[in-house]
Amino acid sequence: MTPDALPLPTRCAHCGLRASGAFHQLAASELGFIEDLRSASERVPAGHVLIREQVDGGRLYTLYAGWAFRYKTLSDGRRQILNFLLPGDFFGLQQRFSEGATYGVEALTEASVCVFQGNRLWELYRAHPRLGYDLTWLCAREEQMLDENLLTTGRRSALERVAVLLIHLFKRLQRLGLVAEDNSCAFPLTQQHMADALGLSLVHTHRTLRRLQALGLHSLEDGRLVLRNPHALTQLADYAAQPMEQLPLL
Amino acid sequence: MTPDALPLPTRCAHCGLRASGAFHQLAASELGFIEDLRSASERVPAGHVLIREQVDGGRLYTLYAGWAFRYKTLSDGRRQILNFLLPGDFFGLQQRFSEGATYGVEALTEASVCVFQGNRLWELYRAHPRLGYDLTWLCAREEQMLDENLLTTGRRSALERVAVLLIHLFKRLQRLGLVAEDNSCAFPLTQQHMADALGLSLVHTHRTLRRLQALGLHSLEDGRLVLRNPHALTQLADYAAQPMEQLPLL
DNA sequence: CGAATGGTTGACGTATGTCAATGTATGTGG
DNA sequence: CCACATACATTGACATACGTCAACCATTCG
Repeated sequence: MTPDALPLPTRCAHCGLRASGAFHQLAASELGFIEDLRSASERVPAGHVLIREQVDGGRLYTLYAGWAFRYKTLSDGRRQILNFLLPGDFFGLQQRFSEGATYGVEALTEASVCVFQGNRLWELYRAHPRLGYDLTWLCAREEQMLDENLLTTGRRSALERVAVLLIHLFKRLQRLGLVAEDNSCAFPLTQQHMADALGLSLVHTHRTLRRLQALGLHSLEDGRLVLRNPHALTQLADYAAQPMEQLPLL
Repeated sequence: MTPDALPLPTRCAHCGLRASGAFHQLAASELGFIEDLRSASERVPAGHVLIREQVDGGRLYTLYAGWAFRYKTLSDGRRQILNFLLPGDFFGLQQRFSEGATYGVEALTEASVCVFQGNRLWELYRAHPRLGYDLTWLCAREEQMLDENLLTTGRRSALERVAVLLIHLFKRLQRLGLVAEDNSCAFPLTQQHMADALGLSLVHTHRTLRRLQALGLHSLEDGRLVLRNPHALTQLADYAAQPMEQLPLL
């Protein structure tokens, strides 16, 4: 069941992600610093917990390949998925600024990550202000996504919520060049993941998904998502697309 | 109806906020840079819109006195308040990294702000890495708050939501030294603000508020909030308090 | 073969939303 | 000083979107 091998991190100068063209170019000295900052690269199976809530590893990560998600749980087990992580996404920063991780991170699919030494973060700002600037950018960007998710769970109907989720992930994959010619993309989320991300119950998520499908707006089978009518979907969700610019990458 | 005057920004070296002890100390050179970066200070009435959705002013702000909030709206008028801003909070950063503000900011009470030149942001990172580091910290901190709000709107019941809102604002005010001996603090939100922040309807927010009050957990009258039983409230909300450390301040 | 995982469906309960009216301050212009 | 408007809190009656419970099915895997 592994037709294509999971991409693994290489030396930063030959980084496969950077080669995709979706990210900013960096100077050689900056690349060198990043490579030196990187303490390891890891390959983890689906379901693996990279950051455990309450526990502070202090490590920083860039997701290199695969999918993951950030989440929080209440003491009785209710779970909220905060956002999904795609290749190039940076995480672990918040724990540097507080004691104990305030959220968990779990691999959604088999995934590979670059691991950085969190205790040298300050050195990064001093030695390479450009990278510090990029980090802030990434942080602000993630905050934008959270703003959108908050609007979604707080004010959108179930139908709108599901629509937003589909479009948003689709757009993000598109930016990474991971959408095929026929408007299809990989989609490894279970309905439980969607429910936890949208603040809905599993059953209602399922029904809403089928309702959307019946409207001919998308199809979702065999782990692949196809947007049959992106425009109508965007309209229904009242979704504001973000420009497709290059992003920073650590 | 203005018994006490609204504090106004002064020269950074004599900043009243910094004098409160709630924030990090900075070196003289850093203070000088900030003062130079500041293009103005403004005083605005309650209800004034500091950042309008979709419109990009490109300016950066620190709230100096009073309350404000960030929000997003859907095209049919539904509004979600993303988070509340208290003195010392920095905002406007996200618009530097995207075209057009993706959220609005409105003054909740009469307020005063420091305004900074957004186009010199990169210079800040180069000349004063420490300030860049602080900015990232502030950004990560706000993201933590959004994570919490997302958990709240996504997975907490109405009673829990209201409880979290009260505790959280109380704790933040406490950090700023704005809570009186008798566990009371200013509380200028209308029920509509609370509803929009919590993803509830106005009517249900009102009923939930009264239910909490009937349980003897708080009282709320004449613009002041009193926590009658902080412990029980925290328990009910399943709220994880953040440590009371000093924060960065730009 | 049985266990586990994820999807599907129906019946039913309820937390929350909607509508609409009333009350109470506070402000304002004549 | 009155007439009126506005903002916000309050309350009751009623509607519904969504949650819960409990099955059953399909696929995969050991």
